[in-house]
Amino acid sequence: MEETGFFKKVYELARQIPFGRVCTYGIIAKNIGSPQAARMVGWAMNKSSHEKEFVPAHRVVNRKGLLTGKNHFGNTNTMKEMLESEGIEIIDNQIQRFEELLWFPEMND
DNA sequence: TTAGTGACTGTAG
DNA sequence: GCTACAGCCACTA
Repeated sequence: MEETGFFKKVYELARQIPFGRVCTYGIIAKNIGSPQAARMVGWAMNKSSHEKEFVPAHRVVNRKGLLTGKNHFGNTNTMKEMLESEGIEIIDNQIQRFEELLWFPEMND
């Protein structure tokens, strides 16, 4: 099964997220061209585990910086562990200094 | 084919 | 600050 244009763009953007940085579903969706389709970004992240290439889905959170997708990593602690291993501090499922760690595709870095 | 659902977000009250 | 509604695209039954 091949990715549609939408999913493909989501994956490409997600893979551009630098180490130790995070992004939101809305930002990704907006860069794709459908800011209101942020739900699909989450869906794409879910499917990303099916992808052969690694997709840093753990670096994608909702606009509040909450790890809303942790349940889809198998273990609810996996997402947090991965982020912490990148130097990101998390308290109560929320990323600390979220605004500082937030990365935008337009930064391209 | 149709209907329901989903890791969300912005706007309005 | 909160709740409620609509919109977006793809997938599954």
